[in-house]
Amino acid sequence: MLRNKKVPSMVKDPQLIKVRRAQMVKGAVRLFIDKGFHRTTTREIAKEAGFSIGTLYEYIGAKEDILYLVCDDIYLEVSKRLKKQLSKEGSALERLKLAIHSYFQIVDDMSDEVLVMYQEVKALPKESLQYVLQKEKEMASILEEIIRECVEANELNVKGDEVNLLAHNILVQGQMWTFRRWALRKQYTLEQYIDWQTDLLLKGKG
Amino acid sequence: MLRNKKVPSMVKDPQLIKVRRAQMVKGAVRLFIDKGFHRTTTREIAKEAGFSIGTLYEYIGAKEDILYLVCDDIYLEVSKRLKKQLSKEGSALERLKLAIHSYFQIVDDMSDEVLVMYQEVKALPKESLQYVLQKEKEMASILEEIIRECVEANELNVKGDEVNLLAHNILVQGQMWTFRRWALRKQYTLEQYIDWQTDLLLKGKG
Amino acid sequence: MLRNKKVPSMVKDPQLIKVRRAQMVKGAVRLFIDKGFHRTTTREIAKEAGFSIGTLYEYIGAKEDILYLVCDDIYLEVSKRLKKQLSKEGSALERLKLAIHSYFQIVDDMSDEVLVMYQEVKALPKESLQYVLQKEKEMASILEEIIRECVEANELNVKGDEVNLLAHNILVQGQMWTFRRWALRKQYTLEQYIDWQTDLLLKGKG
Amino acid sequence: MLRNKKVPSMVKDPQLIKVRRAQMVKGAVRLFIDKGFHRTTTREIAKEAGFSIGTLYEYIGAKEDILYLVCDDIYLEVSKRLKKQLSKEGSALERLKLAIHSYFQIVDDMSDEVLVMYQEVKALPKESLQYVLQKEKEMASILEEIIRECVEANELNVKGDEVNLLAHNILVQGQMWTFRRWALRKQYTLEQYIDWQTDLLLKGKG
DNA sequence: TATGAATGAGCCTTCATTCAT
DNA sequence: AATGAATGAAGGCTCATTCAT
Repeated sequence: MLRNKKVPSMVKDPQLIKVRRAQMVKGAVRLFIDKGFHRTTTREIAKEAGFSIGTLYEYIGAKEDILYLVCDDIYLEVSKRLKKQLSKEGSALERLKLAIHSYFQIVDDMSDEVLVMYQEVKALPKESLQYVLQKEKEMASILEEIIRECVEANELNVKGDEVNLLAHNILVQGQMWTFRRWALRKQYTLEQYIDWQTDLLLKGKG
Repeated sequence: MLRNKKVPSMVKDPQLIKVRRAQMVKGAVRLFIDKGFHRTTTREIAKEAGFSIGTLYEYIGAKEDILYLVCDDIYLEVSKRLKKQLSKEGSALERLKLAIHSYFQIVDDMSDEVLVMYQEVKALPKESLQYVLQKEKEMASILEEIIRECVEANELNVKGDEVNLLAHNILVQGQMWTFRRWALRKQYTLEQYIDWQTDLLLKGKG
Repeated sequence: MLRNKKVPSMVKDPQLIKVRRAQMVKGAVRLFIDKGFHRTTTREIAKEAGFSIGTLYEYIGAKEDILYLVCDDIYLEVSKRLKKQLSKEGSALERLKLAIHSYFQIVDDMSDEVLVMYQEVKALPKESLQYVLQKEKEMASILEEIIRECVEANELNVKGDEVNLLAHNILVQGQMWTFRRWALRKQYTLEQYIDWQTDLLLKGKG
Repeated sequence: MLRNKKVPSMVKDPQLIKVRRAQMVKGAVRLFIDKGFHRTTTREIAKEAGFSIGTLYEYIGAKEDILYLVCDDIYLEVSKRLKKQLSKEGSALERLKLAIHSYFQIVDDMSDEVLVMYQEVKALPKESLQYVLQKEKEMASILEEIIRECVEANELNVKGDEVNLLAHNILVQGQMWTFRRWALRKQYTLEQYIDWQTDLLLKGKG
């Protein structure tokens, strides 16, 4: 399985690297939300992170590494939160509904971050892009597994090769809540949106 | 209703403006597909379009205008094609299914263009963005109307305020076919994808 | 035979390229004499040449190209001058002596330029270096030919494979006048230096 | 007479200074040979020397000091070796020939070092340059003295003020073997080169 | 109208040097 | 004495935009 991409650093202390990169990512996300990756300068990121441009480059090899770090971080956060919310109890279908609900809530909560990620990934160099897509596949797998459990428990009627598709639909509809917010938030609350999409996704499949 | 944004030009002859901008957009799309908006230079666009950088700036005010023109053009093309395909005959539900089918096919056919547009709109200056979002709303309206006809004909069971949501879902799932092609095209043909999504969108709503 | 390296330019008019590059080289030589290649910035060169940094990069691809242009120019000037001075009359030996005399005088006259060239060539990228060494070989050939004529005329006693070595010695002793000027100019006039070296080079070979 | 330049150090123990600087010089020479002074970073030198960048700056005041130390070291090595080879026996002329032979052999053996030195001295700050030129003068003196002995012994016919010039010629022709190696080594062995140059230098002067 | 040379602000990145530990 | 993280001035280069022809 594809592991994380190794971002080069001149600094040896791994703990320090972790701390500084966290500062960096935090600052970068704020800026990327505002102006996008390309319009944000490395100096701005350094300043926002609270250190000098020289220090910034002690912890990365190139500007694109920051974008990778940001994407990586957001995925990590999303899946960490999602895994924490996943229930071990209840019927498979109940667990799937909960997963959807949790995922949509997380996406709503991290709206800016998720939006940034989906808008900027394409700026990643090819190799990094692979790593990030891998994360997306892992997210899908989490849902696929629960869906498969529903199928096995006869709670959902989805053909084998469509499990994957359903998982993607869930993910996309979650993201849709962020990148269509200009249209959706005016008319629906998150809860309404969740209910409706859940219905749509699962009703016909009972 | 929001009309088109006025892109400044030093040239008077409207016919000439049209011709030159068409060349420009054609060249720009090819380049944006390849390298994205930010990595494409105005010089490259001029060259690809077949004229000089000086001439380019006779027909636009700034680089961003090109992006606007490109987005505008793609929307125009998509809706032109879609409208051409819309049927006046058959039941409302049949017409909706056809609309979905047509839309998905158009999106598949214009895959690169659609992808570019969704990835780059955010680079538009706020004002232009409004104009482009307006186009998206118009696209939605087309679908909404047909959906409403289905509801009126009792062929579909969707509550009033959910019509809009359903329309957005259709649009997003069409786009999904482009920006998730790395995952989807490996497993499904376009027809399979259309069938499945149509089912999902409409089955539970019968 | 190795032709000149092609230095890239965004400008089309070849005449203009010639003019601008001449300005560039002139300014660069002055600066390189003063501070060497590495300590001279592209901005300084542009300023000295009388145009902006942007314009500078319309006529070259990278800073190293300027160094190449400078070396190329100096060689061209030296060999142009030398060829102009070469006599067609007199005995072969007289013509060789004249050639030596001319070469030393040219080197003295272009002292700064020659010094810069020999101190900075090593900063050239490998490929460019080949082109410049080629020029040096051409300089040597000019002398070799005259030496060979001396041998054929029985005016000089040099074995076949040593013709080349003698030519190199002449070149190096000419350059020595520049890079050892801190020691030589204090004690000898150019004429004295020429006489003595000529004697040394040719006396034992009569 | 000009003594050695004082390179500043924060460390007191002179023995330790000696050791560290030796490590430093050794590493630096290797790197300078490869990439030249300007393209070599202080960090690289520290690493190659086996200690940290902080430690490096405990033993020098600035990067240029390293270059000075390197040049100084190379001169020291060359003259140490040369002095060791000088004979006290035989005729003056024999001793001169031996000196030339030895010098050329040393230069051949330390080819890289000598080349680096002559290519980089100009990067030294003015003051340091003086110290290094002084070393070159001392090298010349060694030869001058032997030449003078030849003259006194009537084994060589050189006018008083030309002794110095002859010494310089010897030195330059030795160096020529390094900085023209691209041309010379293809055609001559070191021994051939020595024989030929010795002949040239001394034949006409017998 | 069309051209393309000129401009310079601004970007990413490097690296000599410092200093707290 | 030794370390190495932090600094920021400075460098090479790009590219959107202008304007004289």
